Amino acid sequence: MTAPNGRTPMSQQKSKSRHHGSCGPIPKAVVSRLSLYLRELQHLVREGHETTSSSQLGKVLGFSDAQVRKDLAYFGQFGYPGIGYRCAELIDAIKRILGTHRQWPVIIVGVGNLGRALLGYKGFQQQGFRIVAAFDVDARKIGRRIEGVEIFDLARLPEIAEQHNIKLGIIAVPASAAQTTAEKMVAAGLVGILNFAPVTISVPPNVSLVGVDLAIQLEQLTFSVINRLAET
Amino acid sequence: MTAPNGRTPMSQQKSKSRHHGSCGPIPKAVVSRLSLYLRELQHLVREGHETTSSSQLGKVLGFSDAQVRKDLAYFGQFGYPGIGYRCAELIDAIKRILGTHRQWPVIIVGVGNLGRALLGYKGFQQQGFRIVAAFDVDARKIGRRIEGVEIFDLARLPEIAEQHNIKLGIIAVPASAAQTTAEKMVAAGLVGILNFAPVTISVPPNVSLVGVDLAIQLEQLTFSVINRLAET
DNA sequence: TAGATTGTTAATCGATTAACAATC
DNA sequence: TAGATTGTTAATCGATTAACAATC
Repeated sequence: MTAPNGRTPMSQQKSKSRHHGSCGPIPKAVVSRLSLYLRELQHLVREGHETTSSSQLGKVLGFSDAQVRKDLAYFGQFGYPGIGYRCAELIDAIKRILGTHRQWPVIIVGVGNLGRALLGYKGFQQQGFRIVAAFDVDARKIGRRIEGVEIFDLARLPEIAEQHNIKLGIIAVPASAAQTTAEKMVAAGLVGILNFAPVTISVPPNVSLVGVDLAIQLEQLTFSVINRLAET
Repeated sequence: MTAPNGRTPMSQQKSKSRHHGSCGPIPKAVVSRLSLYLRELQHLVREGHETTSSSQLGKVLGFSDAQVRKDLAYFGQFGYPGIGYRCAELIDAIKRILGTHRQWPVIIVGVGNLGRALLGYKGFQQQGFRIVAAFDVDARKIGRRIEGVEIFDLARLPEIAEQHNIKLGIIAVPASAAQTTAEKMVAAGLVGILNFAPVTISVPPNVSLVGVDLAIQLEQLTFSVINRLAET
């Protein structure tokens, strides 16, 4: 809780009065780097580091030191001139910014290959997420438990979502069912959806959507590979 | 093979002589949108559309029509003024650009929860990827087959990679093993790595790396959700 | 003190958008 | 022809980088 010199970061009064340095909405790219900083900071702590610097973080992640400082400055003053950043303190700050300092209950719809893998994925818990229920339409799966998580009939989504005050949901159904699944999630009061189905879905403007298409990631790789070969 | 009017796109001579309109390297963001265009075009074809337009593609995907045209113009002239783009033709062109018009053999290292799901993921095959071998260090898994793919001892990676002329590999091992896995892949001649381990890994400059961190995707969602609530 | 490193400003760079002649 | 839509240029917008006074 105490900084290296026994005080709080820089001019604390100022830091607290203004919520963040720049105005306007935070660029999406900044937020995605924030998650990378967090992950790297947690790694550094496991390796025994007490403090780090913008140049160290930048070097590992492939960003410039200026960019690291600028990104963090959107949200406040977290560093100590001449010293750097205190890892534990910055982890705490970034978690607060991302909203993962508290635990989020999450539900998942679709218990196929991918859904099962996500149910068992340890990384979610480690970052503050807990899958509290799974849903499917296949009668043979309903009632079973996987990784300690019960599989419910999709029809019970509204009921269970309300019961646990669920805000976040993961779509792991086939592409053909993704849009209707999203609509059911929205109807059940969810406001954030992580979509693994390889299809574009649309949600109301008050709902956040993040899409992850695994095949697209491989496509990005092939493009980069063939163009690298072409250069040399 | 023939365009709507029986001819090839616009001034074909020009289109063929210059490889792409703008100079310098292609922005990464453009390439990732290219994959989204491809996915949407394939969807449109399944729905029976023959042609589409930059404004239709843009509307569905949330981009401006100008951006769609600009992105495509990096690589050549694919459209017909007054008509739009012929879906089948544009699909073909984008696949060629991304390098997925031919099939890529892929290997995967790590047959845990996530690795097994990826082995069974149909989306890879559909986009031109084929997982030809899996690797693990767990003796109980070695020799087994999952989804028709044999699991080999990781020690045999160089041998099998050479045999199948493998360029692409997927890392699905725990974070602690990711860096050494990457190094073994590079030593085995792979030049593109898709990393699902939640850790930053480093590879030589002649190797391409794409990282997917599932927990980070959820973090992006929580940020967006809490800041949306804050606005209103 | 000298050395290290921050937060922040101004300058640079790149990406998106608007507009429009050319085309079908 | 009139309407639709492209490819491309110029203008706008936003994001990254370089530089540096302030700080420890």
